Amino acid sequence: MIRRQVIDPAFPQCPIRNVLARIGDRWTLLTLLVLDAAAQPLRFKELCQALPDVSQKMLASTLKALEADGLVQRQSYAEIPPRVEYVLTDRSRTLLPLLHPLVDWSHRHLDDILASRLRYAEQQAEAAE
Amino acid sequence: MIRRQVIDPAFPQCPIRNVLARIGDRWTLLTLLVLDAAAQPLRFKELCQALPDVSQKMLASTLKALEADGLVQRQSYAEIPPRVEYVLTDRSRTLLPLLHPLVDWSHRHLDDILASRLRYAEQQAEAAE
DNA sequence: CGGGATCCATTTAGATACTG
DNA sequence: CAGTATCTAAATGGATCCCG
Repeated sequence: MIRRQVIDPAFPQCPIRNVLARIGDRWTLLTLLVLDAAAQPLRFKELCQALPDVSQKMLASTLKALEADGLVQRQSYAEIPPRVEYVLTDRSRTLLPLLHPLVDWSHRHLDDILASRLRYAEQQAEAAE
Repeated sequence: MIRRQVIDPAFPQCPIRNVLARIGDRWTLLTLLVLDAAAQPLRFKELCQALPDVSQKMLASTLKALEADGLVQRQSYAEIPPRVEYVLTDRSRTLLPLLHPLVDWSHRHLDDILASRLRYAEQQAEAAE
């Protein structure tokens, strides 16, 4: 028995598709965690440095998506040189406590999962002979 | 201050990249939830039907990735016609309780998030004039 | 400094047809 | 039934240059 309203992809406003798909993308979750760990507003450049291999383009589009969803707030100051800071919102602060257990789970199970992947790859290689 | 070991993408075995990136893809989480909701082994075809718009190709590769990570177990029976069933594992059963709050959160905040997106899009349209 | 615009390489997804 | 193979379309990611 499936809880269709919650997980049915045919349900026009399937929450999983609309919400989790976004935090599941490559940089969104990482960005939220960096802001959370910093516990203070961060500038574009600081975020860029905290995520060593994000490109400016991807960080910019990630931040725009987060801002559109009301998960970060963008504060721009009319200064020279310009300064823009990003902060978590009340909405994202209700989300982060749910994300931490997931991060911890990943951390705890990483070694086992990597071992499983290796074993699986070996089995596939054997079967191919 | 950033908990580097946990979230640093430069950390060679960054758990977020290795684990969460995978469950964050388009079908993985949905597949796990369907198996969880079913509470019984499901055949390939049943999964295909539970996820109305997944293609065979995507379901097959999703299941292979889940199997490689030890998050589902594949049981194939030597029958004619062939029968293959997929079940959750002990490992994924420790993960699912962490996923449910996330699904609930998405469900509760979906309307607000969609409204935020709309407002954001309108503001962008205005600014473009 | 904080991006936007553009171009290009790579990856990913889907449709269709086919097989053990 | 449970997939694989192949081809194509589309989305994603990165590099570079430019601007307020």
